[in-house]
Amino acid sequence: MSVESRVATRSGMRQVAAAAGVSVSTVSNVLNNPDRVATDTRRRVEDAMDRVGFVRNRAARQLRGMPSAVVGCVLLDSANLFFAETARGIEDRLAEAGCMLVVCSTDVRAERERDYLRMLEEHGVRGILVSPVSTRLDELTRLGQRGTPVVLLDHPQAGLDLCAASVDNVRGGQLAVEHLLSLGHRRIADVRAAFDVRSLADRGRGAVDGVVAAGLDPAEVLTTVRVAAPTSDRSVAEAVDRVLALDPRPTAVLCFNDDTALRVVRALHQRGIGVPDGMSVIGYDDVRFAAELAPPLTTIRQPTYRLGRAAAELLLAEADGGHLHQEVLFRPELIVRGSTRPV
Amino acid sequence: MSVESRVATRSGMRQVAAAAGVSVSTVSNVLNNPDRVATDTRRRVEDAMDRVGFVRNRAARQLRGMPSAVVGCVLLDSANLFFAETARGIEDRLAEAGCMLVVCSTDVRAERERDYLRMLEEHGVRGILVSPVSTRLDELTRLGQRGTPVVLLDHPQAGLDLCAASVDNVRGGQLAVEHLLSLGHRRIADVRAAFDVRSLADRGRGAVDGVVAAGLDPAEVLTTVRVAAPTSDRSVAEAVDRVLALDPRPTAVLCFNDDTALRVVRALHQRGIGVPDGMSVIGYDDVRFAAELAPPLTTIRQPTYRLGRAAAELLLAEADGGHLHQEVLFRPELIVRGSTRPV
DNA sequence: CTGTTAGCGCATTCAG
DNA sequence: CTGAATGCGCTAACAG
Repeated sequence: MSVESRVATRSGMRQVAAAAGVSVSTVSNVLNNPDRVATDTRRRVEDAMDRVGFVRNRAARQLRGMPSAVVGCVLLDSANLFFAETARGIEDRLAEAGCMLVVCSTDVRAERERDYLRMLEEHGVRGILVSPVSTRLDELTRLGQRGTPVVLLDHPQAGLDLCAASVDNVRGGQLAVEHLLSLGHRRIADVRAAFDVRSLADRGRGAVDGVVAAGLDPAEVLTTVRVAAPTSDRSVAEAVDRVLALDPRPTAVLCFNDDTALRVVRALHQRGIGVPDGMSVIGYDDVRFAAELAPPLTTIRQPTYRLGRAAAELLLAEADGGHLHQEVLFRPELIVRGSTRPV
Repeated sequence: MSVESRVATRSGMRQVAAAAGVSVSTVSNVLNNPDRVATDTRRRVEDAMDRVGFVRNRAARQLRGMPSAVVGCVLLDSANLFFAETARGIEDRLAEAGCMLVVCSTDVRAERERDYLRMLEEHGVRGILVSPVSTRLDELTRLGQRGTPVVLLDHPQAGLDLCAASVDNVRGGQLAVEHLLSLGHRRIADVRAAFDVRSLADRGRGAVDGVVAAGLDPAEVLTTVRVAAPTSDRSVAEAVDRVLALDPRPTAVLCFNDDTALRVVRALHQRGIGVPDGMSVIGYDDVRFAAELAPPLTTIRQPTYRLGRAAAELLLAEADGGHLHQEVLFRPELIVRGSTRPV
């Protein structure tokens, strides 16, 4: 019974037309050009619509050339708060335009990115927002040239082929380092993910810039430590051991996101090193819980929700056609709390 | 120039057929029945495909009756970590089946839910996972009867009309209260959102059950305090004031999620009340940061990712047809940390 | 203001 | 094993 009950009849314009005693094009008109149809005819058709249980078939209308109401976004990980909040911003802006969002997580795997982009294109989505895995963007520009609007998310604009919305990561890295330097730290470990996505590379560059701007030697103050699996306590702890083995030993560690910062703090504690007394730690993102951690986390704030909205705005504009490719760049903000202190 | 470059030609099977010197149905065969076509013909067609830049049109194939590869999920808020992680589980399971997920946040607004469900249905999605706003489920069962598989998410099965995947919220509420009672607390404030979604109501019921099971009077030990905007510090602080004004004053507060628990702790601190010394606080969800908060949060853990995967599994099975409606129920787990202590 | 006609791109009979 | 014809549900001309 559970089976038969699903064979229900989703009726279309034909059934409505029959039930209302008009032709299909009249039905189409009450749907798309309500003013071109007599008031009482329209009433009759509308009645018929919910009498027969009419539900529009978007596939058919899309096949006919109407724009799709779905937009795709391809992110590194939708469960990561940075992306989750950004996606929420995208979703809200799209909803205002009557569109929906399909969310795709790549886990920084190039082939997953490729597969998702391909599927999205096959679906004929209105456009795609991508936080790209690699720095090779030609695949994306080709996608754009084939007719699917693309906007780069959390990635600076490459040339002028694509729209982009991002937060200034170079500046973010610089802010973090400047803060640490101003506190007197001269040996800093830069704990990063093993993969090299553009936003992270930019932060690293910003950190170097910051050191140089202070008249110091990056090679001496900054040491990059890679963590294989940033969401695994074990992997982070292992990276922390590498930090502690450094000679001379760093007095501060700069983490590429708050989640990792938290694990670093935990590993440090387990090794009897307090934060900030034994080591200063700075995060990135200013996640919702950052202020309540023990210690409250010094970090770099990013306007995630606004970023998402802005990105969606760009996409919608581009899909509407005929606008020049633009770049929106937000500024990150240093939030000083309790996990850093003078050396 | 940026405009013209987008008018590109997405070629279809016709162009491929022409380029390969075969008919469209042969192209269709290499796509859908590769074995029914001679090896070299197939090679020729495949060459032609990427020579002309072929991209399959899913709208057309769906119109022909093929199943859609997109699934919808309608949640209260995708930026909430509980839902974000659940959605990630859904997404991953769907990806294994070659499907994608559109994520819709209702913010507990019935009309947003209605609109999203309608759009999803119009798109002819493979199925829909819903964490419903209201307790009136008839709209959903009708949706299912019209042919779109529906599975309830974070909501127990209502009768036998729909599949459901959830965590036992009654049990969760009970666990929380039992813990508090075992610590000697006899006055407990139950701080909840103003809206009444089923999962929250169930937790409240579980809390009452727990009190009764201990042979106490719910009316005396439990007081519900509603917070208008659970994500707003002001609104939570205001609720905390109401808790503190209660006579006799509660010695523990039970929060409907970790995010609110955190704000409660903050508000309490601002009023000079320490946690757990001046007040015990228990959260719900065991969010990623719960263990590192100050104090580490006692809370109820939910298996979000697995929940998502299981829900997707149910949906896929139902969409494949002919199975009985099932319910999957996970067990929540009490995680005792530092925010609660004996009275 | 309403009806008739002709496809959109693809999968699928049925012939050859 | 391959090709020609048909229609999925809808929109957009055009005729009446």
